[in-house]
Amino acid sequence: RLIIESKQLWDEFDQLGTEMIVTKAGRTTKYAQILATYMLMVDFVPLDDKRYRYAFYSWVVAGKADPHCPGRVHVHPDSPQSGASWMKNVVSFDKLKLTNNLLDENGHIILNSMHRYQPRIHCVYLPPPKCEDFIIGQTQNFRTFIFQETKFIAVTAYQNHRITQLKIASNPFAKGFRDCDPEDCVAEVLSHLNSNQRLLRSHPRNGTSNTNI
Amino acid sequence: RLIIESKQLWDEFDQLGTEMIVTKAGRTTKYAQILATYMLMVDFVPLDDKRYRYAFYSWVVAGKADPHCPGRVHVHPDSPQSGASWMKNVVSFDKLKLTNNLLDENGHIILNSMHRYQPRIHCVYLPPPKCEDFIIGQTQNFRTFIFQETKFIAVTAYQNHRITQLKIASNPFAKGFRDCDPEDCVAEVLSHLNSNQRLLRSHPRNGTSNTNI
DNA sequence: TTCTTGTCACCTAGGTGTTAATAT
DNA sequence: ATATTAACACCTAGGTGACAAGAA
Repeated sequence: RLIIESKQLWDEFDQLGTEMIVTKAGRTTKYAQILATYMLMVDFVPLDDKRYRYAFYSWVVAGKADPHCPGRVHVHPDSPQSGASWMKNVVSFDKLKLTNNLLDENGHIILNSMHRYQPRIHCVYLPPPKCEDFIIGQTQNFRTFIFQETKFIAVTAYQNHRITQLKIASNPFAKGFRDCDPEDCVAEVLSHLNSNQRLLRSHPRNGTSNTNI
Repeated sequence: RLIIESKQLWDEFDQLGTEMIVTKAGRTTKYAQILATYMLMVDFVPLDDKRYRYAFYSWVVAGKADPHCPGRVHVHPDSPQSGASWMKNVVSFDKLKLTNNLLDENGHIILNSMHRYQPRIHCVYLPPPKCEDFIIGQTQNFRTFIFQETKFIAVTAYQNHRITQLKIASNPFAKGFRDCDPEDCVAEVLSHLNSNQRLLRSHPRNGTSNTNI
């Protein structure tokens, strides 16, 4: 069983139309889950065959999709691991990086900017080292999880200003951009408390306040 | 084949009598090697059955050793990995932490302060997943490497002031303690250049100047 | 006395959006 | 025009020895 972390926050982004930055060097995203099996991977599938552009404050189709790179798979670096170990902590894919560099040699996920993608999480059961499983090779038990609210458009710079604001509000590394004038500060803190409580209610085990998305 | 990284630096420490800090939370050390096989581990064996103290500027025996904890093994987090992958980079054990907390539950290496230890590196060949190897269980090929110059005394605070100075000079995280008065600065830089060249000569692939030991 | 602990300022390392410059 | 890049200030996260206080 798989549960998404910070579903409310994902939903907020999703309602605005989530965007994910891609760079030549590779930028990180962060998903977090709990699960009950042996090996975890993520990949990204195109949501449609279209190319988009942001005009007049909304995303509009701008022609057919560019050719997609063969999809790479990101294996969670803690794999393989026992189900108990996976369950012990909130699993985070914070080593996963997205790039628009078609020639990337760092093993990052290659995406086309201005195209829509759906992340998928694959849970692979690795059989114990008994002969038949390896030789016959039929014991590979997959299971794929898709959280619809994690779909996004790859961009090289944010287009929707409200997405930018939500990132700044929810990502601790962007704390430097939260404007906290002596006047607004109290209101700021209060609204943060609110959103934090919302997150905590949905996932009580996470003690820290902010999530990287 | 295994080669030690920054042998000259290790030798300098060794001549002074290397000390390694242990804390309740765990402190890191850093070894670095090249090798040619599949899985890497480190452990620490007591060098003798004695307890030491630092008096009159030297280490003297101060009785019989305290009882040693059963030795834990630190498995390199990149394990298992192909020989080619290991060879590609300088291997660094910078996740290894030493602690004097007998009740440690973080998987750190437990050592007794004021006791002498010798680190050992074990290279384990993992057979391909064919039945007989696993079932008969006879294919485990070990190979152990010991670098005599990496032996040390575990301490909770440095005793030999020259060890402290060498740490400050060679560990980038301690750069804040390098005194660089406008006057001494040039001499400082020059002496660093010297030692760096010494390191580089012994290991030309390492481009950065300082090593964590 | 001797050894250990906890806190601190000072670093490294790297993740953020911003911004101006550049590419297409 | 539109999309991308590269340098930047500002953060998080965590590794250093110094130092004072505490423990044995």
